[in-house]
Amino acid sequence: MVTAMSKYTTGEMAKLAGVTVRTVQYYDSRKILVPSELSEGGRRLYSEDDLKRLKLICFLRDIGLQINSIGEILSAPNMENVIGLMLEQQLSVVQEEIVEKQKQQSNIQALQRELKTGDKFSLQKLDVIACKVKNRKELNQIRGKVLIFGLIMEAVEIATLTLGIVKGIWFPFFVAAVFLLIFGVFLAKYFYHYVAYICPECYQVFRPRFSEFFFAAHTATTRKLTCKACGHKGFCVETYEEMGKEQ
Amino acid sequence: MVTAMSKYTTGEMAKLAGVTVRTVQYYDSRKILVPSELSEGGRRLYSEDDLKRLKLICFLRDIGLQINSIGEILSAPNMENVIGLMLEQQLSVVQEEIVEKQKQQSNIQALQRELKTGDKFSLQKLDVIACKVKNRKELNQIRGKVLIFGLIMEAVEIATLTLGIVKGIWFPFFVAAVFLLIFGVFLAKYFYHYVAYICPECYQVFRPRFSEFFFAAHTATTRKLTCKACGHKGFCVETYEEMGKEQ
DNA sequence: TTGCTCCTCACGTCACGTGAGGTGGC
DNA sequence: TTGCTCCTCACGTCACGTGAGGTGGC
Repeated sequence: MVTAMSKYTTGEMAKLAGVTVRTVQYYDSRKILVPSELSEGGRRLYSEDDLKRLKLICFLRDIGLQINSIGEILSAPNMENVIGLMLEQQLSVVQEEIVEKQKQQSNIQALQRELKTGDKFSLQKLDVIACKVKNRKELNQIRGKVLIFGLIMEAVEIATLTLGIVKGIWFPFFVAAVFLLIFGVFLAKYFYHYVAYICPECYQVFRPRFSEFFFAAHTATTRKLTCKACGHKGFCVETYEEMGKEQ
Repeated sequence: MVTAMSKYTTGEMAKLAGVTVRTVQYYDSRKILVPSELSEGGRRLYSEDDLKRLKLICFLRDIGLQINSIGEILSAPNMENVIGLMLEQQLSVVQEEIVEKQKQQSNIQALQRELKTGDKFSLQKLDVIACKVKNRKELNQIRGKVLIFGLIMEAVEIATLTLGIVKGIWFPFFVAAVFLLIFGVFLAKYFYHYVAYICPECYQVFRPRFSEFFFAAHTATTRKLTCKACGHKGFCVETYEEMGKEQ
């Protein structure tokens, strides 16, 4: 238990803390782990306390703190506040990093899915896919909003229709029908404002006329349109692109 | 739609892609975005395609790829394999980073909790806490194992006891009792092998004699022991420390 | 004496940021 | 002419890694 005044060399310290010799030397140069003694030959000699300090430094480093911060913590007189603040700050930094990494992850996975579907491959296609993946979130948001309003319209229509059938009161249904038709056009205009389409032939991004857009056959993610660049008519992939921010 | 042969300057490119001028220049020096033209004065002039390329570079950068990898992707002839492999690799890199960051997060939070409980603060205490936090996982694993075996023992005891009460067959109960007593000691020995205790007075980490450990009063995380360093008797905090790996 | 460890420069990493000092283009 | 932008060095960042060339300690 009572370890005598045995001194550790740089290599021993490194091994015991699971770091490299260079790291131990570096912490000396950064003044956060100065050896408590030097041999006549100029070699670093560390005490038991130094080893503890090194392990503490490694722990603080492993939670992501910078050398400067670690130095402040180790030398601060009123430590409670210092370390408290630093941990709070570091926590939010790490949490932001987690969110960022998760975004990266989902972007990579989306890109992988997109790459699997296509057959022929080119830089142009990669470009388009990247654009699609990047704007996926915004597009889904807009789609979500439109869907909600669409469902509300459905509900109103069903309710007034039911009223007509059950009670024979048809007046609300016709008023609603007219109202919803107008509202539907507005909703489509809103959606139109935020989307553009990618031609499956030439990969050009284009925006159809509103009338073509409004009456075109469509699926959840595509719409049957005529490409403005190559003239090809077919199902074009929907993508997010706010009007007036084309670049 | 048909943008004429308008050329972008470095600053325009930067603004349109949301990066700094320096970044655009840097991508030129790294040969991944060489301007398609130079003015007589030696200024970089970029085309529409160059802008697309820059945006693609930014996207690939944002999913965490390095400049070298981006360069390979942009110049590789058989791109499908190259990009596929890179994405796969990058995905696992990112996922590892997420796990690492999550560990950091939970370590910071555990450290925050520990710091709140104590009153007096010192480097020594921080050291001990750090050690505790670091070994929390291992300690919980050991505790979990011991708990499971403990529950099995409980179940056997209850079953044989029930058998005794209901059917009057007491033989299994006594056999089990003897067996479980022996097994219990082994279990305690196993647990003893992996834990040490921290004195609340002097923060020394010590290991009591097995007999004291075995019969001592204890809670989920502490045990009433006599400190080997300062002689203080009280509830000491349990920590993970495999026997023979004290350093 | 022979390995092994340790020492100090000093440069490399990575994706830029930040001046310095000079110029192009409206 | 005056701002504004752009140019090229060249050094700084961050926590070390990686030799080079020399030495201490068993």
